[in-house]
Amino acid sequence: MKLSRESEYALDGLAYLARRKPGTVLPLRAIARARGLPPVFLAKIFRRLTRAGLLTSHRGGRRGYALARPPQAVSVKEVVEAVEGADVFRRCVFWSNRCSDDHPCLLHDLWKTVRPQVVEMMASLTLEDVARGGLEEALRASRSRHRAAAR
Amino acid sequence: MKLSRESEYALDGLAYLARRKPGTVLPLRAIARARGLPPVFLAKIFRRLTRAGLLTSHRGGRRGYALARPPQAVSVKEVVEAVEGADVFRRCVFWSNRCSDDHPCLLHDLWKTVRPQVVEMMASLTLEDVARGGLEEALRASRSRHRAAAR
DNA sequence: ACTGAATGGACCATTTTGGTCCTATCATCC
DNA sequence: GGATGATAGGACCAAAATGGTCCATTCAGT
Repeated sequence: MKLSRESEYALDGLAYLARRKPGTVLPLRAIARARGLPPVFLAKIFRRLTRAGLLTSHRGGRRGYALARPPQAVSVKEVVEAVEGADVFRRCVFWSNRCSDDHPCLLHDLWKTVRPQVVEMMASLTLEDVARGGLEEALRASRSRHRAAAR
Repeated sequence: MKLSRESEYALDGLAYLARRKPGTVLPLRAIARARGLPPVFLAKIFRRLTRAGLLTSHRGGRRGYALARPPQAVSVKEVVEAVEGADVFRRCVFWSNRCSDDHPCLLHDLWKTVRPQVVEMMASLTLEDVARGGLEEALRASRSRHRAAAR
């Protein structure tokens, strides 16, 4: 499940929107310029995010993209799945595309052990966490919640 | 830290040797043929393993490669490091080569959380486990050892 | 109608990867 | 001591994955 640069750009662009006032509509060029990302490429990615329901697009007059939901309500997992495809997590970390649950590699069982944790972490991290770089803190919080639930 | 096909071939070839009688010397061609691996490519990989001290090579009369140590004494971690370079684990799972501890990506903290577990698992898995496909069992054992140590 | 941006897909370029070739070097056996 | 069949090593090549552009179309508002 190695991620492509697309999901990084996606997170980057989305996080930029997340730092703006809620409901802000920004044309893609503005976002691309602000974050130093290749505009046409980012456009391609944003289309996918729109189709996935994470962004709303606006044409005509006040045009551009806006977050479809508040940043705290969007998980990193969703973003990654939207960009990389729903089966990202079934693909192995170690030998990505040629290894899946069906055609396991020599170390696949290892990945199957780690995977649930990765998925859970990504599910608990939100766009807001990414936007203000508070990943570590958020992960700590998520871990202690998890421990509490286990009791 | 996505692994290349080289480490898979490495594990595959080594595991094949591990299933033979201890100390067996086999010419590379034989191993490649038996496992259906591209001989010249495997040769390249085996050279690296030899330099890393995991294999012994024999020229002249009784030629070929043999395991330098008993299978139970070779960890998967060692093999992977020998093939991919010592810094494999510092490279991020998510955006491999462009992301390291020094140039962290947006999700790097997530990787830093998971990494120790992956490393520890690879360190606890041996060539013997891989040879007889007993990864799951070995991982279970390792986990309970770990829990015991934590108490 | 005109504008400026979103949409969509075909297409191209670069990098990474997997893999071969060729030459030299070796230790043994005849 | 030369023929043999393997390892050693690096230069090199090919294919695929990835990153990225182009272009033609659609759209909503001025």
